[in-house]
Amino acid sequence: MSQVNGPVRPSDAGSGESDTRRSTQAGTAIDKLVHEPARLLLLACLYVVDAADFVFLLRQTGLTAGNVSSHVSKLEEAGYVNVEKGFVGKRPQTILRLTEQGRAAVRSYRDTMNQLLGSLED
Amino acid sequence: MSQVNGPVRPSDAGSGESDTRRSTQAGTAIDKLVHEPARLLLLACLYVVDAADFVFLLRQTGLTAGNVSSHVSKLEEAGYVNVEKGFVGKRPQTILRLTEQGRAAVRSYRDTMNQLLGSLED
DNA sequence: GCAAATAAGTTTGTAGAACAAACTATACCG
DNA sequence: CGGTATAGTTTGTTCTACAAACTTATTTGC
Repeated sequence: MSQVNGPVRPSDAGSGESDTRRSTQAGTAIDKLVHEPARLLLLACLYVVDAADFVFLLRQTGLTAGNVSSHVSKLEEAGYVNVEKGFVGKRPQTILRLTEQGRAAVRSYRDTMNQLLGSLED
Repeated sequence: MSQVNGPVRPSDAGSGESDTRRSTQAGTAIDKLVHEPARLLLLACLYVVDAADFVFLLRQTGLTAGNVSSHVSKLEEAGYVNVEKGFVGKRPQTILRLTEQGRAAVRSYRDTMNQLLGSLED
């Protein structure tokens, strides 16, 4: 467990390592946690509604329950979403909310991508 | 080798399959081949310069030679780039070029992402 | 002129994940 | 009760990105 899971850092042109040349990335780093399509969908939903239950996300994203569940877990572990488990009547209900950290990550991701995509004029 | 590698298709609300609910995605589909950060970098480079040799891409992206090589292979298999191997003096040189299909894929990806990200106002 | 470094790649091994399918647990329905 | 629906979680498999090791050829050093 030596590599934590923040955004992928660019390699600054510093001293040599591995292969003939240097490893990973450029520019301003893409957060893989946000980048993943399924998660991006979930995060985008949460970003605009700011609070949603499990079933809502299921419907909105069209993902399977299993996938929503595991992706939400990852986002929770990363501190990007807050999970609140309760009941509505007799049925369980899980409410998801973006943390401030999560919102920041999404904003940052959006900006990074906009920059990258901005360079691609027709 | 049963699953070809075009863009990930959204599940149209059609008849049931797997899990309690339905599987993958929403909206207009994200092409994973383009989406992958390393490849996105390569494609973005090629998109703007329209022709580049292996070493140039290496330098521009900061990726390792191994990664450039394998990613380029995938892009070639997908028909997104055209690979031309030759020599400059005595040294080998590989020239990469986006195919029209590749350019279209990048444009499409850009549009999809812009749409997705567009919904995320501060 | 032969070793060692450098250049331009490719191939291989492995660790990490995304996804689907199977499962748990409870509630309602007849 | 037996079956189906709801709300999730856990498990298993397959895929794949990345780094490291390997080619093959070419300069450069001595």
